[in-house]
Amino acid sequence: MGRRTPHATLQMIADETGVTPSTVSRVLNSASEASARRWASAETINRIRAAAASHGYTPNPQAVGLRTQRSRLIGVIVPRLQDYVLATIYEGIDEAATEKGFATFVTNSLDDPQKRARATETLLSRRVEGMIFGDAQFDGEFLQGVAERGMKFVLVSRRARDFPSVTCDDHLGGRLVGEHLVSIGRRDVAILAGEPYASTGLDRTRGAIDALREAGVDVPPHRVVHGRFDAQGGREAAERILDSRPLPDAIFAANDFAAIGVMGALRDRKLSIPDDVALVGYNDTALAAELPTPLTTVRSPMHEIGRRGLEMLLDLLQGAEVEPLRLPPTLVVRESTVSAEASRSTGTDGSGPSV
Amino acid sequence: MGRRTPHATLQMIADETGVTPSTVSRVLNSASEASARRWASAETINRIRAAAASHGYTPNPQAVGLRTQRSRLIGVIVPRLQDYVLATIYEGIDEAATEKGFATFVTNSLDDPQKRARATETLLSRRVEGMIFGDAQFDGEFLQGVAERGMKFVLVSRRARDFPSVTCDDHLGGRLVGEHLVSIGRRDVAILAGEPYASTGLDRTRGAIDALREAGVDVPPHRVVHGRFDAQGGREAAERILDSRPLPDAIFAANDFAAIGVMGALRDRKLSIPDDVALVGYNDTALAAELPTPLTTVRSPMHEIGRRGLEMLLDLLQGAEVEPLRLPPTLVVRESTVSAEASRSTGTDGSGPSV
DNA sequence: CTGAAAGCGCTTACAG
DNA sequence: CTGAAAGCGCTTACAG
Repeated sequence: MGRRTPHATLQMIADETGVTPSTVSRVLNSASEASARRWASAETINRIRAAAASHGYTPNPQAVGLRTQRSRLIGVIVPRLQDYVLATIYEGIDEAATEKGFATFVTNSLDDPQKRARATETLLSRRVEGMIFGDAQFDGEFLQGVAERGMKFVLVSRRARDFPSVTCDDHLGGRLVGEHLVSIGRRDVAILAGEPYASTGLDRTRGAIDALREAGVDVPPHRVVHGRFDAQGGREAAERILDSRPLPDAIFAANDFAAIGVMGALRDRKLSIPDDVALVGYNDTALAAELPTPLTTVRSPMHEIGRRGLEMLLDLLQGAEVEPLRLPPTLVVRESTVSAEASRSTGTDGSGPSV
Repeated sequence: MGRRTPHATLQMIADETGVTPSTVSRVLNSASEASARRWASAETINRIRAAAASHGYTPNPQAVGLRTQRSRLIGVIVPRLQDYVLATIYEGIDEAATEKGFATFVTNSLDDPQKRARATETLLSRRVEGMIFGDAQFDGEFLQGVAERGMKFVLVSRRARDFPSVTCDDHLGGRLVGEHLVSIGRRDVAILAGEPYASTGLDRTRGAIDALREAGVDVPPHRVVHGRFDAQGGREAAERILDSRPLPDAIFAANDFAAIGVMGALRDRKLSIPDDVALVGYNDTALAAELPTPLTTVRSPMHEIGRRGLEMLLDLLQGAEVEPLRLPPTLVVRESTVSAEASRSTGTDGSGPSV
């Protein structure tokens, strides 16, 4: 069996300093010098700290957890970590968790109900204090069950019912896209709306439709197609759109990777971007600006969503009441909707953010 | 404070069944019916199991860990989870870990020595039994220190010194690219080699150079440029290459995302792929096949690298001797090196794998 | 102010 | 075969 790295214990520090473990614990757990002085003389405090430091003492989290009934562990479930958006959100979660002294476990659910349920059980059995779901289904049925079991959780990326959540204001993001497309004269917009159970795509779609309608542009139901938020899903959905006539003059793919798939489908059909079809994505992924045709997209604060999600969960664990949080997106105009020449003449640089 | 989800304890099951916790523990920890019979009568066993099931009993891992001195926790450090390649490798690690009853913690190091050191300490303080590094620097100095402290670890993706590792056979992958470029008549190849401290890019570059040299094609030093393995890094590196004359007739970007950046740089200069410049990536990322110009690339078994890495670590923890493992890559030819017309005439479908 | 003691939830040598 | 007891490493009410 793997020999353990020798970790110092409170007892060792106590023996070395000639005090009891109680005192060592109290001193080491004191936030300030002042509060430490309630437990020991200045000199003892120094000796204890020196001994702890020399051993690289660090309290055993299993022992602390067992004693205090707090694991300082958070469980995170995402559809898939391979997805840049969710990976970024998770980075935010983990960063904030580490700062607050928590550790996280992440797993994929692949949006599969069975896997989601199993993953949740595994996390509960690990005694997480709370959970963060990035894979909420819009109906919220599964989550209802989790709530009824008394487990606290926060949703990120996708919202559902009135459960605590931190999302991008996707409806607003959709509006920004609709307004932009109208402003560049597009009148026939097709939308790749993502999976029908994810609020992200649904809200973005609704926002775009609302903005377009207000400008007198109607989006008939057959212009809205569902599919996965990845390149392959985007290509397939685009092909369905492009197989029918007339062709739209703009496509809003509610996800950057789906938009890349659309690019492929357009190229196959020798359609040019943006002259034949303007293309807009969502999320302002690192790739968007670097694509052969730089992609107009909506920047969503992914990292921030993760951070805030973790913070909201900690508030919840402390018994606070929390409100769903919608963080504002910004439109980033690039050459997939406004050609380089046109953008030069209008003063847009084609890469910076602009509302 | 967040009220805990009530978890059943051994004591509760014992009370309910009229036996001692010792017996419950022994029965529940028996692998088979037969071995359970050593501790209790068939009827008692059934009663114990029924009680445990009805409470959804699951042993408290902190208590088990404290008692057995085994946390069943593994620490994983990657350069960045946002990177599709590392995210996929991590998915493999976590999948295998879950199967074996282990849980994992992941963190980013961003290839920053300070962050890496800090993350390692945090993981050690969480009492992980072993670690997996996906961010090894080629010199292996940091890792040497970790090894000297008695912590067992395995490297994935990148190798360093003779430390246990699971990687793609990157030298072979590079060779496949070199041979392919020669076979389609390219004689002036530029290479985006990635960061100079990562074995991945170094080995791929060396492999390509070796294959090209054997075919009589020399790659002078100025044709090898270093940079980050992402779209922006690829674009910047490509610009350095394309600013000098003569232009190369092929570019091997040792990473798919870097290759996407190269595509952008080529388009800016109105250079066509593959006619002016053939382009090859590495990893066969989900995007590669769906790009406007489908990308010729080398498929590496990312998920498998993760799985095998975890398995190797468990072997190590059991005291086994292990050998570094190199998993074989395959070349996938697409239109970025062989145009659709050409591939039609040669029978290549432009998307399936082929050596 | 500080020490001795209890106890978190387990597993497992030790008795009987 | 099975129970009682010890003990993993902590924290913290309880005494003094």
